[in-house]
Amino acid sequence: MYNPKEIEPKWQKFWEDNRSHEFNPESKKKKYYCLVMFPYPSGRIHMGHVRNYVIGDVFARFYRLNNREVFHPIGWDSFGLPAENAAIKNNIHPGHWTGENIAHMKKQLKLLGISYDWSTEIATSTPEYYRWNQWFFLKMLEKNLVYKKKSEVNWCSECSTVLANEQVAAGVCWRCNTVIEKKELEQWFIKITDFAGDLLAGHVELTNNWPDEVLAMQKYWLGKSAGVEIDFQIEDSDETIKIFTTRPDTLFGATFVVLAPEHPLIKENGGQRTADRGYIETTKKKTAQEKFSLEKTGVFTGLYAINPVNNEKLPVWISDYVTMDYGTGAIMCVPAHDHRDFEFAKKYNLPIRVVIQPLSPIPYPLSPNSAYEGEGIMLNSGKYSDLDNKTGAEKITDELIKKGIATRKTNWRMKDWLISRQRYWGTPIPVIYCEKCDVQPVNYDDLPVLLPDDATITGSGDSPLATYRKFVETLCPKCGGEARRETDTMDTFVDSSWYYARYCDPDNTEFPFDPEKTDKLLPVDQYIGGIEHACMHLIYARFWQRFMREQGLVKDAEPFKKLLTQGMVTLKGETMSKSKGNIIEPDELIKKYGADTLRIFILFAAPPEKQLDWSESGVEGAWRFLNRIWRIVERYCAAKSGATAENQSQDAQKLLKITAKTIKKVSDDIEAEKQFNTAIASIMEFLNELYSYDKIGDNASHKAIESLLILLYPFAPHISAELYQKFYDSSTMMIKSWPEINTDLLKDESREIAVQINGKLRGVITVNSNTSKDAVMDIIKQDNNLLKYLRDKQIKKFIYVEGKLASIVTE
RNA sequence: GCCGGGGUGGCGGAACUGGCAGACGCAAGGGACUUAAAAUCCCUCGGGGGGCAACCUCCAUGUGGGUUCGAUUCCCACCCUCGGCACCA
Repeated sequence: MYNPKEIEPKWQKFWEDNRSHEFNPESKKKKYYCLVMFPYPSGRIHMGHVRNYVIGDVFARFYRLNNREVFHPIGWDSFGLPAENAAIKNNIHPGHWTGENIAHMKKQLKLLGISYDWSTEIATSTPEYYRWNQWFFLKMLEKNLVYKKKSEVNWCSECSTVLANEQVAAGVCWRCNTVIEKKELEQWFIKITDFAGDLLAGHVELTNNWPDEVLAMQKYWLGKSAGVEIDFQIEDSDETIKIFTTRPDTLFGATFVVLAPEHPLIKENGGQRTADRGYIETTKKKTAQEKFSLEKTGVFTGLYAINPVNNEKLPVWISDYVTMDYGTGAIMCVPAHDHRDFEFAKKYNLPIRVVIQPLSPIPYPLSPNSAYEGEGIMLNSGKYSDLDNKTGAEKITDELIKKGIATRKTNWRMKDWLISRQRYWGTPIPVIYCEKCDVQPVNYDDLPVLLPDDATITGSGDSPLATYRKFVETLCPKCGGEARRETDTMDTFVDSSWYYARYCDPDNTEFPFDPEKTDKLLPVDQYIGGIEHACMHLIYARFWQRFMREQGLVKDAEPFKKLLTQGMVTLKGETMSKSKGNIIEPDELIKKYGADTLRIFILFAAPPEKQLDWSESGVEGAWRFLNRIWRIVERYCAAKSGATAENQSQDAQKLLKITAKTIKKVSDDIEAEKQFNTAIASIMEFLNELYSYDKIGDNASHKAIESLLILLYPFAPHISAELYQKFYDSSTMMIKSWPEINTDLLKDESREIAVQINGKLRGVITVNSNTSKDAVMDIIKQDNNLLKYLRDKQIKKFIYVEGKLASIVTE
């Protein structure tokens, strides 16, 4: 009887006692670093985690059997807001809450039988870890990659902290969906924009190894945009407005100019001019969400700008559809060829002038009812008329540059990473403010700046640390005078930006890690995690890796060679989350069926990248499958002593062939296709073959069952290990390597050929694989069933695809 | 609106490079074993029509066209759906 309750704890203990899954740095084998995105210790493991970690474990166990030294670490992304909120609510320390959660989740993880190397476990909320966040911060400060700036930032009142640009989606907080407010605050930023071009360039290396979807999202996020900055003179003034455009070819179609409400020209002149203070005031109050859902509004300033190509007077407007934080905060508006300008021009009755003629349809109306944004031939453009717009754009740009009023410019959509957080449960930012010496970095020797255990956390207002005098009051590292500490903490995405490197050397007290160790382990060969991190964690980590490379700490630019983004596990279409209270935990299923059944079930239900809506129908099938495996092995063990060694019979040959084919299919599915559902399906087919094999116990079935158990091992390791032991009547762990494929057996000497006549399938014939085209025709002609379609007909065409199909076309 | 992924039986999903659509599993129905149940084993299972029957035949991969001896797969147009982005000039 298959009893997972007995065998699963047995093998989990065996692996732990024997340290079976610890990475051996002395090994001569090629390394394989398999990494899953480490969990936030929210309290419970849910099915999304299970899917993620089981996928990782398939790779880890597969490559271990394929002669690779596998590194498969795990840890905890343990700083963050939920711990702090729980702490406030229950009046306990966030560290306490986090610690309990880790303990519980660890227990749950272990029940799944994932082959982690627990010897390198890390938790980011420990000083041993976060001191290196501080260390990196100081290194970046030295390189001017970290700076403090007063600017308008995203504020979430619910989380009571600022957020990075990446953490605001559609104007609401990524975590709690609260509408984001704008606040003017002085905050710390990391200059990731310095690396924008390099991050985009890295896509070449990642293509085919990362999902296209993720690369597309990142590309959009980076948002490269090459254009021109052009100076427009203000009429009757020495002042100029610098505008940014990607379409200099449409300059002759410009009919007005729009400035962002925060544009400096407005700030300076706003008092006297028509520039409506009221308008600026009301736009300031709009939330990000209101801004993008509302109709465009604007106000005329009374100013005119001179179009440098034709000296036309263009009215200057203010509107909040132009933002100060992109380009120059000023645009030239060509309503005929930009849908936003078009909308604005229609509303305020501004002229629309067509200057690009599409190639089709011709003719294009001179007062169109929508903007044409495509390519075409220029018109109404002075001496540039009749040029194609690309050539025209070049010529106009060159001429303006020659005049000294334009420069080529590449803008990026991505902004610098705002890392300050007004919260407690995070890494303290290691700087000190001194009245005399201004901002001073903490000395490296004084790291870590410890997060005090006994600060009061209220969750309202400013940074909790600010009210804690023992923390705030300190001495200036430069002059020794009285000074105060920075009380903001770091975004927790800092923690996860380099953890994959810390795993390689988790106990290092001198450096974040020893490059000698990371050189042997990095880059990560296979990374597995949710797609929701496409534009946050996966960009930050790629940036961090580049910084570490500049510091000489790592060799490669890209941290994650291959990425698999597993689909979400949802419940009735909704993501599982603690706040929604719709979390399905694995515990009950494990209790009832065992971890192996759960593993098979979750892998078999859908291909890994696809969203999986949770339903338990099908668990029984996985359970039946493992029971059938159990019984066939028992049947084999009972029969083997009496069986003949002969394996020349047709049935035996057939079984050996199927064995070879299944090994190939499962290997390809894991390695190349990453399709575990079909891998399991082919193991099921293989098992069905074994059930219909009537000489169980002979040599062929010996080979088949041995292979079956190893093929099953990455998916359902406990039962495989147990049965393998029974199979060899041994007392030790026996599965050591993946089965070899006998390639001779993959070749078929006879093939089934589909016969199509006039495009319809009319029959199937069996031929030898080396049968010639003519011989195939002869066979068809001898087949009465097929002949009836050919009688009295002229054969016009005959196509033979070797080993697959014959197609006949008649008159 | 823009970018990306999808649309195949009652359900989850298969299908190499354009070559027998529906693998594998779930659910369902029928049968065997059993005093009975569970478990197990066997059979049927996209739809319509025909035949006593082994079978024959037509339709079918979101819709409409096209290319081809042959299209779930390629091309064009459209519909629906999921995910990402939020006026990026």
